[in-house]
Amino acid sequence: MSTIDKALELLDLFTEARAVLRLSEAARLTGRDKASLLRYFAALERRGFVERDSESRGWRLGPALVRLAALRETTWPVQSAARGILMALADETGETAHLSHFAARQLINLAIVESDAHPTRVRLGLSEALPLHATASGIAVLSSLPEAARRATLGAKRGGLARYTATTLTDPGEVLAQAARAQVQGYAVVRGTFEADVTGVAAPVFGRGGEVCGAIAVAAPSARAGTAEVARIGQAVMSAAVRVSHQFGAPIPPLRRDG
Amino acid sequence: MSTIDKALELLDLFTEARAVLRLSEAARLTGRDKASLLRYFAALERRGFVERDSESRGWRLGPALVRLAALRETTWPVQSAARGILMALADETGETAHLSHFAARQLINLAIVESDAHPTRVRLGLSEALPLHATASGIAVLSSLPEAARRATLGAKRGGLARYTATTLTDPGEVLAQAARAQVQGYAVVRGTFEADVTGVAAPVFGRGGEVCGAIAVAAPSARAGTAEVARIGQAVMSAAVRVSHQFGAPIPPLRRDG
DNA sequence: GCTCTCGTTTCAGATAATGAACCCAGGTTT
DNA sequence: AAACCTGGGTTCATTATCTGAAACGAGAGC
Repeated sequence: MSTIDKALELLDLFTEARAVLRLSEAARLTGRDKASLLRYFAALERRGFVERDSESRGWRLGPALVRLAALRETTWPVQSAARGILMALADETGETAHLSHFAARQLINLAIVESDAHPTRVRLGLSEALPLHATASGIAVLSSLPEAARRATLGAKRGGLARYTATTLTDPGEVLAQAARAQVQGYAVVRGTFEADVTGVAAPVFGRGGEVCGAIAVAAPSARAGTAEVARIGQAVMSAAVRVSHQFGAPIPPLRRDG
Repeated sequence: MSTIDKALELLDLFTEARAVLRLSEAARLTGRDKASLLRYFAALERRGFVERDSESRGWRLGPALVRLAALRETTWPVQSAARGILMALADETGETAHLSHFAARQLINLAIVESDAHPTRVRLGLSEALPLHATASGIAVLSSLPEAARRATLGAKRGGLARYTATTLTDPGEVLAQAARAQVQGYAVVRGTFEADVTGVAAPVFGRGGEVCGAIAVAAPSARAGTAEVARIGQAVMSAAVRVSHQFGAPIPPLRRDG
């Protein structure tokens, strides 16, 4: 593994629950020597990717990330471009709509729009990568990957896939079957596999070269997501996915069959 | 220079004018060999920091930056915490208020609030690092650094400091003199040195350990920024800076003298 | 006072990085 | 049609950077 990979992997250790990372803790989490980690942190700090917290002597994410993220949005305005489509989708379904990007075997939320249609709504954040096997967006992306890529993406996990709720599928075979069903149907549906009592419905989004590059999804409290409602949302996310794909410069989208 | 430093320096090459970076161009800009640069880009791409543009075969900033920036704001909510103070400052002065963070010898905008008080206003972005010598925020930061650190921060530039407008100071001695005046006055003032016809007024912001960690500033069209108005804004940014510093956990702020 | 944990430094040996040279492809010029 | 130019990509002998075990100092807890 390259030195650059080792250094950047440190940034993936930060989570909402782990806002500050200390040296010895990073050593335990990564299995690397403290001397090496200190050099990685020093380089990241020189470039503003992390900054030292004087009180805890640990590091937290730094300001260069804020600047570069703003620059990315300025020069590749996915969030603002998709916002109109997401608002329309949120209005139409009365639920939370979001767009995720698939890269580096990760699914990352890019934009989220909540609906005011109900007093309760699903809250989503931009901060955490989404698991492919446990989310509707992930299943939607898997459904549009070639078979070999699906296996490669899931199959590397030792000890089964991560469990998030009691209903999370942890067997790769079951997830692949679910992806196959989504491929036929044109959209993916998951119920409480990532967050309890939340149903997700998602369709894949395609890029300029026709490759799947993300997904557009609606998340609703399961109490509001009966079979008829899910079918209705499914149609809406497929339509929205076509529009987002066109915005990304996708050619004629792959043919879809109604569920 | 470490390999990590070399790789991360590539990310600093991206600007609003240079949204996509191609291999040979990066080689020209950095003086490094294409083989090395290709390895750096590959590592950055694996981790989602850049993504390949299929049409131009260059790279652009990637989605991991969006996720990590969102995570930083979630766990270190500077933007939202400062927004109240910035809104009050924008309302009080009728101009654009912004907060910048000083790290890794760079000044990076963290939060910006514009005022609706006038039909014209100064537009600012989050995307670009600000030059220390040509902005009010930069001069404010310099004014609170020890003398040796001021020289070290400015003096490394060969061939003089960068010129942005006809009135930009490019001689380090002149910039240091300006910083000394700002130290006495408690706030910095620049007129058209970074953007033509824009006057900036800024005060330094301090962190938990008492160290200068940024600045809070107001930017106004110079036509609205006469001497009396600038003095009034100066008092307002000093007050706001004290409040932001307290929010950052700063101890008793350094004593200020009225200008 | 002793023990434990954390962060930091050192440096001989190891490994990943380096970049000159070469190749291929596409476009432009002669 | 041939030559030239530019850009992207690969190779591998050489070298610069990386590695991490060991040691140390500091602070906290018992």
